Amino acid sequence: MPEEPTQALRFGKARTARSAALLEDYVELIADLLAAHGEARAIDVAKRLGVTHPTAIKSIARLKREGLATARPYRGIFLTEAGRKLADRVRARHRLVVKLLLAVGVPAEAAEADAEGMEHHASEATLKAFARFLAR
Amino acid sequence: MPEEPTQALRFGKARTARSAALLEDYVELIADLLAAHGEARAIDVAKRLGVTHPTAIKSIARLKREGLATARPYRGIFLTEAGRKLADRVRARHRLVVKLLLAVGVPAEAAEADAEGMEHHASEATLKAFARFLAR
DNA sequence: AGCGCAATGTAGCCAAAGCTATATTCAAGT
DNA sequence: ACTTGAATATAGCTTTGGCTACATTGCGCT
Repeated sequence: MPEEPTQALRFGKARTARSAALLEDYVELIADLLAAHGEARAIDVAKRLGVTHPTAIKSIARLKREGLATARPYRGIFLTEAGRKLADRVRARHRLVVKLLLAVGVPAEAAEADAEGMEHHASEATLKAFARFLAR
Repeated sequence: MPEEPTQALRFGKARTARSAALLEDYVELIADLLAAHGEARAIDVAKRLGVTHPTAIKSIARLKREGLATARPYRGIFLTEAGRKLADRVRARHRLVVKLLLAVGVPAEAAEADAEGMEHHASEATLKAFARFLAR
C-alpha cells in the first residue's frame, strides 16, 4: 500500500480527470457534428450523449463559460480556437487508446466502449508508451 | 462516427462507471485499511483520498445506504459481505490494469496513477483480454 | 399569410460530492 | 477526576449533472 500523500495525489488526479471528462466528451462530439453536418445543434448533442436536451444545454453553457464554445439562441453551437484544439487532442487520444486495446486483443465493441471512459485518464507518459508499443 | 443509439449507450455506460468509481475507491481503501491496521477510521480514509473528513463521512454514509459498509458513531467503519466482495473484485481489477500498463511499457509511476482512473472503465471482456495478453 | 408542430430555451427540482465552520465526544495526561 | 486537544459528527453552502414540465420561437405546408 503506498504512503498517504502519494496516494492522495493520485486520487486527486483521477477526480480532476473525471470532471474534465464531460467537457471533453462534449467538445469532441460537437467537433464531429460540425465536421459531418456543418452544424451542431443542441438536440443532436443530447441524442448522441443519451441525455435530455436541457441537460445538454446546461453543459454547453459550461463550455461557453470556459471559453471552449460559442452559441447564440436558435443558432447552432460553434467551437472557439481553444475548443477546436481540445477536440483535436481528445480525438487523437481516443484513437490511440482504442488502437492499443485492439492490439492487446480486446474485442472491437468492448474496445470502443471502454475507451470512452478510459481515455480521460491516460496521461502523456501513458500515451507515449502506447504509441511506442504500437510502433513496435 | 458511430450511429446514434450505440454511441448514446456507450456514453451512458461511461457515466454509470464514473458514478460507481467513487464507491469502488472507498470500498477498496477501507478494505486496505482494515487489512493493514485492523480498523478503518473516517479520518484516515479522508487523508488517503485527499478530501476533507466531512466529505469522506458523507460518502461513507452512501456506502451504508447501498449496503456495502456499516459504521456506528465513534466506532470504525466495517464492510458488509457485499462490500468485501466488491473490494476483492476491485483490487484484482486494479492489479490487472497496472500489470497491463507496465507490460506495454508505461512507466511505473504513470501506470499506478492512470490505473486509478482507468480501472473503473475496464469491462469484463477487456479484463479477460488483458489476462490473456499477460499470460502470452 | 398564417397555423401548427418540432426545435429550442427556461424554470425549478433533486442527488452527489466537494468545501468551511461549528458542535460534540473521547481519551490521555496531569 | 478534570481538563484539554484530537477525532468525530453535523450544518449549511456551492457546483455539477441529471430530470420533468412549461414557454417560446421559427419554419414548412397548405
